[in-house]
Amino acid sequence: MSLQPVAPPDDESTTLGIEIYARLRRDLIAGHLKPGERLRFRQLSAAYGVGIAPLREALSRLVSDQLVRFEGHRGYTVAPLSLSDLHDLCALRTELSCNALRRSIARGDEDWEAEILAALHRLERTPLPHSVEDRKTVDEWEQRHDRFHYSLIAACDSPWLLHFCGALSDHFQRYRRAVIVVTSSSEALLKRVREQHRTVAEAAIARDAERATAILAEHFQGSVEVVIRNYEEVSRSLSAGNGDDAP
Amino acid sequence: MSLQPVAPPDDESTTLGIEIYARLRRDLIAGHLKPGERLRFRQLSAAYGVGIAPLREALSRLVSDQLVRFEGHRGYTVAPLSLSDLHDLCALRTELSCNALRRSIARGDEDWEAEILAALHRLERTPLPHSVEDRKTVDEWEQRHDRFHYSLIAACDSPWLLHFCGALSDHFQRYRRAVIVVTSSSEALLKRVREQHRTVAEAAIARDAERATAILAEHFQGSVEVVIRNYEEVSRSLSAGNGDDAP
DNA sequence: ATCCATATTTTGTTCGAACATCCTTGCGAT
DNA sequence: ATCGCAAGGATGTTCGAACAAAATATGGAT
Repeated sequence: MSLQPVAPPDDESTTLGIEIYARLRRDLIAGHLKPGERLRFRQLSAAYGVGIAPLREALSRLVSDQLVRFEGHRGYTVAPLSLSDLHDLCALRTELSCNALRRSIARGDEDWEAEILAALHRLERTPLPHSVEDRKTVDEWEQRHDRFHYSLIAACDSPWLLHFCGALSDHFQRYRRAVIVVTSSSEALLKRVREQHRTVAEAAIARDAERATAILAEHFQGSVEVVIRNYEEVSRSLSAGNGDDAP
Repeated sequence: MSLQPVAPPDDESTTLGIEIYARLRRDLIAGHLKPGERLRFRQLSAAYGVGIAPLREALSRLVSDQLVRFEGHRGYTVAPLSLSDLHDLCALRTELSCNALRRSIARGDEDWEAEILAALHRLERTPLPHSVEDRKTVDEWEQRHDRFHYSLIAACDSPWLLHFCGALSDHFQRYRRAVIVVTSSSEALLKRVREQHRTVAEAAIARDAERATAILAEHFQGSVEVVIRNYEEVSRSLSAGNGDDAP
């Protein structure tokens, strides 16, 4: 087996449009761009150092990703957050992820098992950020967390299901990161979450579908409750009527 | 209070980008643009009578819709069809649609019932096209068929689920229309399909979730089988290796 | 002071041209 | 004859400017 060709420094065959799409997507999910915020071309152009053409391309894709909204002649805005969307999102995510996990358990091979253990290990070795200010640590943790959850369902053998789970996961992350200011809110909670990660991995590899899906559902339910609790608090505190939750 | 401003003839606040997106989407789903086909800008620009800027915008969105593929510096192509994708698509569509139908039955009100009956009536009154050449009739039938199936699940109260069902439905339509040359292949089949439409509507309105989902699943299963049978035939006949089914 | 109409500015939209990359063609060497 | 390389053409990408629509500011009348 050969090593990587020394260095893939800048991806060949990439375009500005692709790059800016990825960067905007990251910033959207990370909450760096605030929900409801207008995305003005000149402003973005200056901030990201690209022209308008690639920007339009990226924003168009993000519309179909449901991460930004578009109104003709009135420009693009960051997709708002709303409690009803959060509920919908989470319910479906639980259902689809459990479905995918079930399939994964039925079809996964040794590589799948190995990947789960690897992802879990990496996640557990990542320090939890103490505040949202510590952007680098948050990014790292979120990435590994995502990767762990992805590894669980990766063997479900359904690209469409994976795609939908990914979309829902991305959107949920938006809520989580918009809302959670301190992760160390409760030492007990953190311990429980870590325990759930470990147990769901264990059950999955033991091919115990019932147990694995039950724990996963419980894990999601727990996250949702925390997010919803914080969401209500946060939206109360900045009740400046930011066009949230509206019809 | 004033009346509507006489007439909303052409949608206000529309842009070329939006329009061309809708047109391309239609043509993609209808199979007017063939799977694997390269989408050259100059060609499209001439065919649709718009500049490159709106085209790029539309194509970008269609990438996120999974209807076209994009490779940096190598342009856009119509997303290919493949047997494995078809299987994946159909399995998930059945699952999600039945799920949505179940929720709809639990939450639907009288308007939901009325809409189902209206959509069913319109569908039954639409003549079946005798060949794919009769584009207008095919379009009309497909639209009403879609609308009927949408009406069944419309009350599921989950925008995300509806969105996913819609995406899967659109993609399945692509296969159906690419593959079915004559609908009048079997008089018995047609009769059965019509019967299924009628029965699923009836069961839904009677709030018999078990029966409704069973029939809907059966209905999908039947369509899938027809499409797959034709798919194999069609791809055998034009086995010029059109980059199908690849990894 | 408020309201409405108009002027101005800001912002989004579209086009055409310049630029970069990829693909094909044609030539020459092995 | 085949392979590799170079030149040319085709195609995708990006930018800047012209255009159009919307939002904002201005000024006058009630």
